[in-house]
Amino acid sequence: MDSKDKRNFEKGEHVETRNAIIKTAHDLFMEYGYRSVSTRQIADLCGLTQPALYHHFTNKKELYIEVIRETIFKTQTAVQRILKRPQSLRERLQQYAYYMMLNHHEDLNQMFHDIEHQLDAASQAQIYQWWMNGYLMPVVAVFEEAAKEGKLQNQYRFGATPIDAAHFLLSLIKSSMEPSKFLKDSSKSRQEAAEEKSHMIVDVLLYGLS
Amino acid sequence: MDSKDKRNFEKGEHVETRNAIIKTAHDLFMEYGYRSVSTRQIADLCGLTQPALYHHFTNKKELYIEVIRETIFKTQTAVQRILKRPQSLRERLQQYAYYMMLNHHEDLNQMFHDIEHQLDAASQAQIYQWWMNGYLMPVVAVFEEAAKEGKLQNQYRFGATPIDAAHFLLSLIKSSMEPSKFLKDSSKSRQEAAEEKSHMIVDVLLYGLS
DNA sequence: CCTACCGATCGGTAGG
DNA sequence: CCTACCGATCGGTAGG
Repeated sequence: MDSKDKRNFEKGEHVETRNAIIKTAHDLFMEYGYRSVSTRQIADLCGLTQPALYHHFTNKKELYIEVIRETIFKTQTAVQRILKRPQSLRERLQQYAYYMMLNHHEDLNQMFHDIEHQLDAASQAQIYQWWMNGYLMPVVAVFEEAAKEGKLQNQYRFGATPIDAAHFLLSLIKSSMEPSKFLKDSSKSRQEAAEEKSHMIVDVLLYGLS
Repeated sequence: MDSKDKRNFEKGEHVETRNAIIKTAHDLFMEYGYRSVSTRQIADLCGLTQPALYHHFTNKKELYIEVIRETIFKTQTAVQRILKRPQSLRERLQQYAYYMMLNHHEDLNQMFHDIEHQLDAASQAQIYQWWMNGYLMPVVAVFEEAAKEGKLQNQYRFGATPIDAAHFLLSLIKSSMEPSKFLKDSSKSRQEAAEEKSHMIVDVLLYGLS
């Protein structure tokens, strides 16, 4: 190969290394939290020395922010596709909940806590902007559409806006993703459990318990 | 004072110091998380040197477990009193949600994450036992009672048990306690906001959005 | 309850 | 991308 091909090849390796770092950092940060994960842990799992990380990212916080950015944008793409399907409100919300349960783990609570306590105000504002566009607004739009079609007539009786509704749904999804320490139900696969839970959550939210 | 009085006095001071440590540690642990809080921070805020903490607690983890134990037991007492009042299901749940919103902050998610990742399995099991008795079962009992009286007829249609219902309620309460980064509503006091949110949550849970 | 101090680990830098 | 290393901070101990 000539020098041009060699450069491209090396650049490709550089990008692959960067992606490996982001994936490893994602898994560790989301499970253990920002402070509990050391740059040496990340580097070791990628087969690198710790100072090598600083060739790809200026510091630990920049790496963390990049992890969050990629996570939010990937989710946004998938979620918008699901919520635009020509199906009923109930079916779309169920599929949305199912997707979130399978593809996110218990990471959202941890992520928000870290953002609030480990990042500066400017980074927080930027991430909340990404979060609103990627996670919240697609769901809000679905509830607004349903409200216009008169399918959420109780909205004003309870004082619950479409934004509240989206928060409720995300809250129920988050709690369903927590490792259920109380009822270990190992008889079902992850997919089966997520499908069952997604149906239950949406039905409770739409129709109530009583 | 004779020597006996002096001993009692000194023992009283010892207890007061211990309580001050627990209160300070509670506030710091719940806000920033177990790993992010150093024993020196706790000691400084109590007017002590860091090694002095080890006169009251064998190590950082023992202190953390004691913080959790006292928190759960105090909540258990208050919650049981509220849920035994001779009022409707809706009213009792509203008052329960209101109490939790005012007296707990955003600490529960942080607490559970720390328990899972920073403590050994034996400590986890002990704390989950406390949690079930103190937090979950009183709410489960209320839903079971309502189910027997036929007030939750949709229970089997959705597959939602009283335990699920209690988890849903706690989940909605937890998310309502999160600092709402999205809708800063500083026009209302904490009490007013908690009252409004507790009503909204219980109504959505009982009657649904549509 | 203090002073003095320990080994371990952290995020990050220098220099190649 | 490596070796070598820095100052800061951590939880915990010794000894009084």
